Amino acid sequence: MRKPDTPGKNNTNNGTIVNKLRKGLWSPEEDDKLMTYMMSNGQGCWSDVARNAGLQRCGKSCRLRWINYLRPDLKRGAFSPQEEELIIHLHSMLGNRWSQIAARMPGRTDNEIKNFWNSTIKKRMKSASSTSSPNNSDSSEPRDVMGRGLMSLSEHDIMAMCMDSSSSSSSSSTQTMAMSNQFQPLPPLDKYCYGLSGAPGYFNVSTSLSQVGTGNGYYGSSGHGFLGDVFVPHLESFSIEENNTTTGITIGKINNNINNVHINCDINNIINGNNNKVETLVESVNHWEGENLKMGEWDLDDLMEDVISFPYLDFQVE
DNA sequence: AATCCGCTCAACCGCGATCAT
DNA sequence: GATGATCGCGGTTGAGCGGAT
Repeated sequence: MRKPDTPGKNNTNNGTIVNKLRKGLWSPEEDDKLMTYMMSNGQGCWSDVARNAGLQRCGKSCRLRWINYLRPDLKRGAFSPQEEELIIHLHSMLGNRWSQIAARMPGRTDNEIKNFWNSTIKKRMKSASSTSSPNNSDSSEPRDVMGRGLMSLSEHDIMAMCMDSSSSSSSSSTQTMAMSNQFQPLPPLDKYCYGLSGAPGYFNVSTSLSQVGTGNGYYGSSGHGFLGDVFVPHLESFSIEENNTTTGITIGKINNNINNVHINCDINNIINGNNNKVETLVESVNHWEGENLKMGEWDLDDLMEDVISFPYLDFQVE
């Protein structure tokens, strides 16, 4: 938190009066001005909002204040255990893309989630990793996090949570509609195989974000006896590599934000022919490469759309 | 009661993306 | 295509609070 500047104070600079913009904490009066303006005029150009609302703030500051504090659809208060697990789940898929995570948690802001992650969850993970695997180093990259947090939540739980938070955070029908448009339910957990290590039919689809310049971008070696990972550093390529225990598939660079789509399969199951899902998955990926994969044109939404086109990934993504 | 220390969280900063001119 | 304005995002900072000493 920062000390608020003196409200409405005009500073002088070499004799000329400078209408200095305020920084720091917002006063109740400023909140009131911004709230009143937003409710009657709605969102426009933020620098105009700042000016027209009579605020000596930059538009950026107004935007932040509105988004993180004044928005009427915000859900205040502590995160529930369900929300916490949802955050972990989403972070495992999206990495530090807080805005993407927040978009799937109606009533919560990216700042709020980010703070919660950095203060609470990160700390918890750290203490957990110190008592268990040394492989849990902190990372902004998505991974099969923790392989544990979500085990207590069923697919139904997650879906219900999403719907609950969506509806409870809105007081008007208009808002409810807006939120439901914004929010899309999560993919069923079993399709992501969280915590299903060793279960028949295990496979793992993960997206690797923000790995520019991080060496080979490798993460998530499981060491659980069913697979390692094979990883192609920068994709613009497609490959399937196998060794005794592993099949790893990496579909190259999607765009600046998404470098790799990486799919791990239990090669033993494939070899034994007892995992049709994985085989189909691999076929689907091959199909991608031939027909759908247009390098440099994907973004996350496109990627998610393509991921859900997998026969066994039956969910909707915004 | 005073001080220290760790934690939380509101807000700022810097950067990249996007859009208008 | 170049430039500038604006927006949105993620990382970081630091005030304030509460618990420990």
